[in-house]
Amino acid sequence: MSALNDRSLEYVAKYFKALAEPMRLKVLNALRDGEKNVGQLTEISGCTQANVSKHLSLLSQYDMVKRESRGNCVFYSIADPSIYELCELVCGQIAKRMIAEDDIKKMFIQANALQTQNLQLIEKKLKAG
Amino acid sequence: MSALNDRSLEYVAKYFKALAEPMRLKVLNALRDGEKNVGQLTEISGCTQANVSKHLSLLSQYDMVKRESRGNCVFYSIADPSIYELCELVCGQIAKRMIAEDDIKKMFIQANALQTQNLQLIEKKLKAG
DNA sequence: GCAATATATAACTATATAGTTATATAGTCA
DNA sequence: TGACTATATAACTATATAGTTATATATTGC
Repeated sequence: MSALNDRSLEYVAKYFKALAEPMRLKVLNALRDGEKNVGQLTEISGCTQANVSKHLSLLSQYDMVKRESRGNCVFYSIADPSIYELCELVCGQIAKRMIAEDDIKKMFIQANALQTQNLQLIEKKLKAG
Repeated sequence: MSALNDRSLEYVAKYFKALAEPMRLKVLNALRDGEKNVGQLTEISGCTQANVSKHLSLLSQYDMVKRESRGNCVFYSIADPSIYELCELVCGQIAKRMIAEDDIKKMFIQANALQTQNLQLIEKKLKAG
């Protein structure tokens, strides 16, 4: 494997790494429905403004978001439609599906617990009867 | 944004993180043309056997590779055709060319398709877990 | 210019993990 | 059984970075 190839792999890996942080996904997710300024993203993300700025700086570095300062604020938006597609999918579909599956899972756990209790009741009755 | 949603983002981020290391991409790349045992992957990757094992363990944990021990050796292969697609793209097309923004864009489009298929895996895991 | 607001950055801490060496575990064959 | 080979794991170091607080740097309006 050539050095150039290794360099390529490093490049690609870094790109993936940009998407490998929950907070950055959260920011990208928040930008799905249009541009937002840093203050808004800070509020949405629930962490400090400094942290959001750092993440935005990184995303900007990889041309994943577009930076535009208007007046006193800086607005960020999804820069690349394919990033947007990815964001749509990862932060939208998967999140929704995960939630759905999670709910089903919880349902089964509840049903399980219920059955356990029923078994205990039956046991009790058998012992009593 | 709800706690449940945060959990989803964390899950997705972890998935990306698995693909965010050059050495793991190298291993996946090496598996493009069929299964290989740990010794072979060690030689190809150029790092220690212990390190390769650790990376394989992680990839296996995310169902990206399949583990099969035959005799004295353990053979790994791409577990998920969508991972294979990604591997094809990321480690094949992109690595062959000089990196251009276009390639990265294509990568994300493919990653998009990959994630759709991965939903099935996530579903499986949640049901199993 | 000065105060107020919004964003970026510097410096630091804490944590995660890639990589290492040494060792344990498991399978093969004599 | 014991020697040999292949893989996994434990323990450790070094490094990268997420997050913090404090501060710097715009930009607006007075």
